[in-house]
Amino acid sequence: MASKELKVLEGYITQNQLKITRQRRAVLKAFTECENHVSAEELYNMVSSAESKIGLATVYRTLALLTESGLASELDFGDGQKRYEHRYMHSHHDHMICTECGKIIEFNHPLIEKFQEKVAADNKFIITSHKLDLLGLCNECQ
Amino acid sequence: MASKELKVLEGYITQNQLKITRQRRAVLKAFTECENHVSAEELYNMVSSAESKIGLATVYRTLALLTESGLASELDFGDGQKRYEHRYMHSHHDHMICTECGKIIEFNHPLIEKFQEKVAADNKFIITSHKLDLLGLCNECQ
DNA sequence: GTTGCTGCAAAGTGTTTGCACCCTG
DNA sequence: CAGGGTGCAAACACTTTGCAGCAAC
Repeated sequence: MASKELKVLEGYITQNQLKITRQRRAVLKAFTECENHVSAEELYNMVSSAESKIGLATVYRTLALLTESGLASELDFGDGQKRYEHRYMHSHHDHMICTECGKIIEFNHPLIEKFQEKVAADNKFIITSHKLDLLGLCNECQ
Repeated sequence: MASKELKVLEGYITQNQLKITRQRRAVLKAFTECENHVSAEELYNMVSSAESKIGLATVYRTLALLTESGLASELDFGDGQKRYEHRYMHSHHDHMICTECGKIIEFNHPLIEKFQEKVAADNKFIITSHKLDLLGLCNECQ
């Protein structure tokens, strides 16, 4: 497992009088090894193979911890469940989501960001975060 | 009430062997009169004053009907509940959402749309819809 | 040995569905 | 008067929380 993530988590944990546990290590390990955009349930299934007695609630609680510590970001693609992606050493990007096969293509376009800033400034609005999802068909599903 | 919306709904209803009911009229009336971005529960409260015996389920079912007939669009701002906005005679736009007071500013920027199309084309992706939400602070909450 | 963490089950939240009765067309 | 619509309550899916025992520091 990438030990840098573990360091980040340990730093956050020790700074907040929290504890490092076997389960938290296991969830973090699975999270760093899995593909992006996992749901809590998917991660729970992955972790279960290593930590068979882990509870789903612990996975939810650890995902909240990862989000607070800056390792994960919550995503909501509008399908009724939250998904999580790697934030540490994974710069900002937006998503194209294929409505046919579910494939997600990440992209980033500096000019789009720039015009977002402009529109916000025109409205005296300060952007703290944004999300742009393009829904449609990927090249394989057309 | 804007009778054009009623015409659209009636057209959809008669084309699909459905029926016009007192409740559906009441929900449509409240929907046309209310501000944009209502949740089902908010609309239910509004309708209840006119149709006190209406059930929340009917509001949900009617909102689905409005969505299918093209009068409403479903929105998801990631707060765990769906919201609905007017689609008929209300062109596409994106949203700036104040995380402090909840205010929503609608905007549209042709160049952002244009670059979205470009990014999609570069990835051989066909956009069917998109959504862009900017989260942050409005001028009154800074 | 404190104090936070875990697993479990129960509670919550927003939405959908099954059903007997009602009403529109 | 047939077939869809309604209200109600129960079911749902996902997530959070209360609690007694457990484990990390």
